[in-house]
Amino acid sequence: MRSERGQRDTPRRRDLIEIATDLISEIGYEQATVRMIADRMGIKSGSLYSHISSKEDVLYKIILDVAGDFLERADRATEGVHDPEERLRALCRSHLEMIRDRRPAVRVYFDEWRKLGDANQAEVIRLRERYEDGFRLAIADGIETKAFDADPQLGARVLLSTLNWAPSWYVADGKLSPREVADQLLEVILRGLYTRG
Amino acid sequence: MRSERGQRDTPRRRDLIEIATDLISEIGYEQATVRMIADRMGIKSGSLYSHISSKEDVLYKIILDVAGDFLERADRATEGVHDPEERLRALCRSHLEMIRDRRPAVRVYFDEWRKLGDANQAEVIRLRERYEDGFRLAIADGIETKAFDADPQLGARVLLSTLNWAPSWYVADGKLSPREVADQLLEVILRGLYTRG
DNA sequence: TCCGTAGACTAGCGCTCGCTAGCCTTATGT
DNA sequence: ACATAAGGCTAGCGAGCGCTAGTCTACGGA
Repeated sequence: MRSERGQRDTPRRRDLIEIATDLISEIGYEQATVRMIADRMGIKSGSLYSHISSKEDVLYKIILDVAGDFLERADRATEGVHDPEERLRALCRSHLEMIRDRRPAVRVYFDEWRKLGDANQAEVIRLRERYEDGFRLAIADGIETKAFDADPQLGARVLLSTLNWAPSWYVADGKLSPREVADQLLEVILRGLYTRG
Repeated sequence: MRSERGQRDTPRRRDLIEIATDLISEIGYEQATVRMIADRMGIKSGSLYSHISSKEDVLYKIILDVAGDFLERADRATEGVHDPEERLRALCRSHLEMIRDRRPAVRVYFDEWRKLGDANQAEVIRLRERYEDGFRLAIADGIETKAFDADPQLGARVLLSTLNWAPSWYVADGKLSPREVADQLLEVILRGLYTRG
């Protein structure tokens, strides 16, 4: 009898996910074959299926985990913070910290979510929308309570684009911390949103 | 004898490239098989190779053409324009027009360039750097001749990120022209760069 | 001591992939 | 009238893919 699927969360399964994350971030989901993942684990490809149910299942787990982590960190960073500008600052920092801490996984999240089946894709989109709404709400709040002048949609667009594109330009080389980069970024963008500084 | 490769620029070959562009933009390079491309042309997969030399060759042609078109349009849009702010405005408009006019090809350019071999990839990167330098130079110019205050790298980063991410948010539905969107965008970003408006 | 389970193994199925060889048809220019 | 060449066709090669069936071994708890 086959073991009843590898869906439980074992140490070995975590190894597998981590190895797969690195490999996929390096060469892409299609190019990363189950045989390569098995090689890096030091086992044969057939043995993988004691731990996973399919290749897409691995991708889904990786991406779902990243999406959830983005959300959790954002929630934690903004709890108790009510000023819209401070909320935005916390959200930006949190976002850049996520890139710093989990770069390969974040790459997979941004680059490969389209490869998921329709149902899984829809769930990922749902989570991303929830995440981005945090930014949009903070900006909309700023419009009401502060002197933000510009189209809120436009402001959110600029900020979220810059953050979504950040994996391409943000190098966590220790020279600039997520905090510093977030502050510089928001200085420019917030100044653009205020009518009068 | 096989015909000596399909490298010349024939109408049929242009059909093929256009069909491949649409298909790849819809489902991705790996998923788009040569058999599907042939189906859409109404021929058999083997017959494709009268027109192309390999599948990667098709991808390279698509991407190289887009990169070249971005550059040509930018050159045309900025020739004779010397004011840094006006140059930036022209560059942004040109960029958004490109997305409006050639959306599927632009998608392929942004999403699939990593799938190219190393040499082809390097050439694409070279062209992209040249293109982005146009923006960076205009911003650096603005620092010298105008009242731009912020870090020029940071400003370029925000602007280029927003433009590079634009295929995800800019819908050319006729409500807002590239000109209008570019102007709104630059209003926010330039205000952020100026010390005093 | 014995059993159940986790986790590896071997072997290979069935399929699709990019691509090629060689042939046939049709249109064109001399 | 005939040669040439463009551009289809059929058939299939060889390789790699994800995944499965069935087996074996080591170990921890009853």
